[in-house]
Amino acid sequence: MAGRAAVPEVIWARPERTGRGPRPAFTRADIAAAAVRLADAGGLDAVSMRHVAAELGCGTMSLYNYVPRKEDLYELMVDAVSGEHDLFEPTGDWRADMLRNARQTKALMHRHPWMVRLMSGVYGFSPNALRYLEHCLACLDPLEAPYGTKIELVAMLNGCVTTYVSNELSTAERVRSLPWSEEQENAVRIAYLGGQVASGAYPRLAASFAEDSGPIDLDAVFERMLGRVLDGFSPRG
Amino acid sequence: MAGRAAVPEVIWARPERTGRGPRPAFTRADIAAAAVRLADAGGLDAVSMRHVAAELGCGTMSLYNYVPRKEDLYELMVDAVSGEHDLFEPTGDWRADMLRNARQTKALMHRHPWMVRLMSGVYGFSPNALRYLEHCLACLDPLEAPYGTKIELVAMLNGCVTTYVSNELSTAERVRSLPWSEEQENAVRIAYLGGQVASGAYPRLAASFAEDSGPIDLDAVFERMLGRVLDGFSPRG
DNA sequence: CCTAGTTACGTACAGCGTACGTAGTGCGCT
DNA sequence: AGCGCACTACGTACGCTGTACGTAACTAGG
Repeated sequence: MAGRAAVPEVIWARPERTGRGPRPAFTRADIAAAAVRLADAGGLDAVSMRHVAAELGCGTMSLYNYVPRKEDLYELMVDAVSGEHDLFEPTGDWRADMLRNARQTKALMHRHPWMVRLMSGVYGFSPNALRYLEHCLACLDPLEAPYGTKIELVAMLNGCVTTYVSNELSTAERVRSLPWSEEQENAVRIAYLGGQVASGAYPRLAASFAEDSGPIDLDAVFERMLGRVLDGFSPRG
Repeated sequence: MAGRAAVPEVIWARPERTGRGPRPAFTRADIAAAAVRLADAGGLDAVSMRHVAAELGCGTMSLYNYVPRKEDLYELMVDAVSGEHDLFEPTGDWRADMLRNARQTKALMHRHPWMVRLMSGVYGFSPNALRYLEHCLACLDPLEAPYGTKIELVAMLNGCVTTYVSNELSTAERVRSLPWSEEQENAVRIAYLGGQVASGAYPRLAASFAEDSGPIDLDAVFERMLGRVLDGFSPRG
């Protein structure tokens, strides 16, 4: 009766099983996996309590026994894919190791494009996130710096990767739910942008368009960015 | 009759006024201002088509004459606050100027905390965003580098500022709509985190907690971050 | 054994974005 | 001048959302 208290809690602090009552039909991992499956297939908007419940084959409201709020479902999802990180053995070369981590994160976000929308809004203290953070700190053992600085490094690198992928995917993820194609969308935007630039109101922007730099190599842009971030933390850099 | 085509378009490409028919009762600026007012007062979730219409004093569906999709309303909002940037005269010291721009952006996002949620998802080619970009490029005139690099700089700096503020505000903006206080929320999260760290599963994380570095000076963290980003673009840096 | 705490889930409500139909208005063209 | 069309305005309605609440079945601890 009175067990339905609306009390502040982190889902990770609430035990998955308390012992009383019937055996739960699912684990948190089941639920997270179902939600991730839906998001991968149909974007984040396809993840509704009803859809996840249907995917699991249970009533909608039964989900609330496992996940008190929708936001907690998001936390489960983020934790689940955070577990996809390969926590390799540090090599002793912290720069190379962190590059590897960053590339992995990028690949992970390409696999799960909805992640970028969840990263800004979820806390990042889920078990797998903590494991990943600990792994990064292990990679940074060779770097002589206080832990505070190392955590700043990890945060900045992750942030940059997220922002980068977010820009990369901003059309792709959005376009999924629109009734027209990405080509159309881009064509319209480029036409508009070209018109603006041609208006003469933005001379430097126009110059940058005119600058002949060949086709943009996104991978190179990404790698340059990583290098710059790491440079900022290298001794005598 | 047939004028309600669902055609891909950027709202900025659609003229605000076509000449035919009755005078529109509002300008885009009116609508953006109303939405911004609501978001400032009640968070982004308070911005619904119905609420904005009520704030303007018109019927809900009338809004759709001005704003074909909700997403376009978001674009109007982002453009409106982008116009709050002070496009000062460049001083010739590109580093100082970009620092000033970044600090301004941070202040702007503190004034409108909902912006961080919109920044990842909106395109950023609105008139005021273009003006701001052009201004940044003007500040970067003294830097000898191709425009491609300068744009990478602006993107990275903006991205880092956004990420930083996002982390800073992740609780604050969220907590607004929860039925308990931020103190409670934080207490619960810290208790949980402390427990995890104390479990011994994360030795380096535990060490970083134990590290005595005095109270965290967020402003200093922010400034360090800016410095590192700019260092990555400084000649012989 | 009993009972308190859980699981399961149907119903219901308030709110959302928005498709569509209709009525009224005034510019542009003939 | 006046016809017609593009536009504004907006009520109604639909399908969807998160989730509060009530009820019935179940099981482990006292």
